[in-house]
Amino acid sequence: MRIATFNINGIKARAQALADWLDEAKPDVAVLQELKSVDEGVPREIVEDRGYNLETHGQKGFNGVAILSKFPLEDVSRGLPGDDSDDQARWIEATVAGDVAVRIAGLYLPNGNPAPGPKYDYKLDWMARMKAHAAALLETEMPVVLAGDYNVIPQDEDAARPEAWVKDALAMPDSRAAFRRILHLGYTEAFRAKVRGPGHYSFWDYQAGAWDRNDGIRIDHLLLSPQAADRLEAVGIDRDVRGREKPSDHVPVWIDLAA
DNA sequence: ATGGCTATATGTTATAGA
Repeated sequence: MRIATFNINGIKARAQALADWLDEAKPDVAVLQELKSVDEGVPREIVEDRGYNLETHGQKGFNGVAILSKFPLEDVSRGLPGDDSDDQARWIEATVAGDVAVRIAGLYLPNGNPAPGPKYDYKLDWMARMKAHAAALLETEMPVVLAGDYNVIPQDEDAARPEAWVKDALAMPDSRAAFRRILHLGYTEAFRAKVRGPGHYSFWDYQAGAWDRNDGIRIDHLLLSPQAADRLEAVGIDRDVRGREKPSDHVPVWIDLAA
């Protein structure tokens, strides 16, 4: 089963790019972030015409997440538990009923800039809530995949110019520590289970020729419960997507799990 | 970098992103 995560930065603006990527990458399951659309504005036919089931959790203007699957989607839930006052659309979760049932969450973790400040506080609070929920998911003993835009550069090797991110919420020590706390529950970061070394990125800024200079960062991740990690066969980053017409600033990251 | 670009809604400017 191939599972991908893709921050598409506007599903309406990216309808053609999404269609082209689905046609060639053919993921079984994908989670999308930054729909920047309410549910009613999502061009569902792009996805459904290709044989996918689709569940969305949209929001006006920004945020918005979705999960699409060639297998049935069951027990769908929207929103990260733990704070009823949080109405930002950053979490969607469903059970993918394939050969093996997998619980998959699609997440869009807050950016947190400027740091310090209220947005950074929101990021760290959100990550603490995510940790609590991630722990609860482990107790199900299902294969669990937490996939999305984490807005965390885990290590300096995950940035082309780590010195540029020292005071940024994506790489601040507290952000990295909160990310590690989730890993320490028993999750495996899929990409680093398979690939070592620098030079692997999932985001390049639109500004300042970042793509042309390969000035990227790796912030889109898939975290696997032990039951999922034991099935991990392959990982990849669809880097070439960034060089196409009217691209998102992120590219898809994917894993293959054994059936 | 004092944000160089992009998408959206609040729309001929502001907000958010990272």
